[in-house]
Amino acid sequence: MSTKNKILDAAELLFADKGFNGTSLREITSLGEVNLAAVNYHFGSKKELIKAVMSRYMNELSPRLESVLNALCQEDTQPSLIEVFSAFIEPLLYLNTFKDNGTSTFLQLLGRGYTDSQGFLRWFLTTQYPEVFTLFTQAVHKAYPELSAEEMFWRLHFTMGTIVFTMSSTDALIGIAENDFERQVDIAGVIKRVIPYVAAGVAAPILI
Amino acid sequence: MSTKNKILDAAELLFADKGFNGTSLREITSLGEVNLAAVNYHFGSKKELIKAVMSRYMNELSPRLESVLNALCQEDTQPSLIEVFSAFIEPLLYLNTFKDNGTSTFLQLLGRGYTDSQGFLRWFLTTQYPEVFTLFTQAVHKAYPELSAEEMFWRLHFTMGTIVFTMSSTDALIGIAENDFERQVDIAGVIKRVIPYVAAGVAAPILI
DNA sequence: GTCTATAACTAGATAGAC
DNA sequence: GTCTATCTAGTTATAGAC
Repeated sequence: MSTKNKILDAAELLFADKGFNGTSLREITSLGEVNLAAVNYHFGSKKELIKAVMSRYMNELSPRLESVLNALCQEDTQPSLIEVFSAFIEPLLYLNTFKDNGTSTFLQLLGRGYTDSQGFLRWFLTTQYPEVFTLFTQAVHKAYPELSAEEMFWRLHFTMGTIVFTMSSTDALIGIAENDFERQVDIAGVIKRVIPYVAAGVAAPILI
Repeated sequence: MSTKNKILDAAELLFADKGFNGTSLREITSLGEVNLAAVNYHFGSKKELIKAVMSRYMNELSPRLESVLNALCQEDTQPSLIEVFSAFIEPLLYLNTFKDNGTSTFLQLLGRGYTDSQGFLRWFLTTQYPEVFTLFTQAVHKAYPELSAEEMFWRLHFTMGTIVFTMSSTDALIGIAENDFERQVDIAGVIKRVIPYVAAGVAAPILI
């Protein structure tokens, strides 16, 4: 395995667990068993390393997401909100075949990126991968045309919050659930539980 | 104004904006216009300062929350989920009279605490203020008795995520909304929008 | 490409004068 | 209680040998 990949693999685990601010280059190079200077040689800076970690996932995810969302938007029949949100399942779970615990790691990274570093990652994603956001909004509009653009804006952000926050604490939540309810849960189980929740939230009666 | 309060006021603003990890004691004492050494003199450590910032809000909030939730639990009639979540509005908005932008600041701090510092704040709140959590669960159960304990666990965490994440990026969201929809929104407006969303999510059809 | 060594800086915490 | 000065340990980043 190349030094570059060793760094990426170590970085994504630590970033997901402790956040971007909370992880030092020393921890990354130590876990990856490479030299400290290698990060700056291969990536230039910590900020570029963060982008590279996210890009490795987004480059797998975004074409698959665009494909399923495009299909939904082009269908003649009106999709349900459950169908729209369920469209994310297969592309997200694909990350597990691409990498061990890939789905969970990616979603945790997403959560970190939205709260750490004052929105830098939000800017990076919306500017680098805008098609996904556009298609998603279109699909939701098709499923629920009565929802005004303003109300949709708020509800999609609430949804983003639910997903991102849940995933950034998935490990802890799964641990508690297994302890309290003696039930095995995995990331797919969490995703299947959260979809009815967010679909119902987006479909809620409109505030007068 | 006392040095102690100058530090608390400066700290809560910076913590809410940049997170606990992302804020240095030097930034705090500089904004508060007090000496660097004063933090350790008055609070002992940065960790204790974080607790003190949160406690100042929780000590105002928790008795009010306990009171309204208790009232709901003791009523003879079954409350709706909207009523249960709406019970939070008055105590949360009270923080605005207690301090300028208090509601927004507190909710942002809560959001930070759940993602920064690997769950230390979650531990602090659940161990220091357990009654609020217990009463809230009881109230939700009364409003929706068919929901199993396990399903409730997940949905309440999704709800927590929605609230906390939304609030930790409220300022950015309110700015975007005002730009895109030419509509003034304040923290009370966001709270009133999020309640139907989370109430519908918790009330969603149960997964088979 | 990979290493050591170190520069340049920032962090939290504290000793001790006043 | 408040200050200056400083300690120790951490950070990112880089220069230069191999």
